[in-house]
Amino acid sequence: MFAGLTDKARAARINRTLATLYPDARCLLDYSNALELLVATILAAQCTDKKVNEVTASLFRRYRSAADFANADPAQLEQEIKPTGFFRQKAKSVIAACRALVERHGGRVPESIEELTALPGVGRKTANVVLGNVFGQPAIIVDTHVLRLAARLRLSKETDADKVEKDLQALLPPGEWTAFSHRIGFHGRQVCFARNPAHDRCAIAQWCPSRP
DNA sequence: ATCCCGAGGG
DNA sequence: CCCTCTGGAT
Repeated sequence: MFAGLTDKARAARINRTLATLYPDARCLLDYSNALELLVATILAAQCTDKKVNEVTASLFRRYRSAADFANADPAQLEQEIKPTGFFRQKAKSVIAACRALVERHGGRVPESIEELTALPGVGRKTANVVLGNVFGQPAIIVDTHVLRLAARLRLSKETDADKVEKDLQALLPPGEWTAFSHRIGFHGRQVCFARNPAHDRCAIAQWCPSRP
């Protein structure tokens, strides 16, 4: 309870306000199909979406199918994705995940959270990005921004991303999950910075226990 | 020094 | 729970 509201009512007001503030909130990774978004999201770990897009612009011209990535030369793929950081791990994950796509799913990207997270290098965050953005399934995407803002807004007391995901699911209707995630992401990047949050120009400060 | 649309291993 | 993997931006 904060500001005389239940957490659910407060979450609803926060969501509504952010929806007005960021009517165009969406995934900012460039992609044209599920496979491209899956790969882009693997590359997005601890990296800005802008940097990922710079890399994938040429990458997706060279690799067009799961089989293409599955058969990639690891050393070459490492060089191609180097600017995104963690390039050895990510190259390994992309190749292993795509190999699993070819072997288990006929080269297609599966549409369930269980099958997605069973892919090497694919956790709940990556799986939810794909489910929410290309398969139209309700998905709370707990990235660094959602994790940080959920804590500051006290929409969850948990620090574990999976538990925060559950808490947020309980506070919002499924139809809002994906859009809410993007709105929080936008607000995290533009106002509620990791280091010095701009409380003075924050549209949801009245519902935020962390404001000065 | 800290952060960026994380995941896996110990 | 912790740690590592990576490098560029701020």
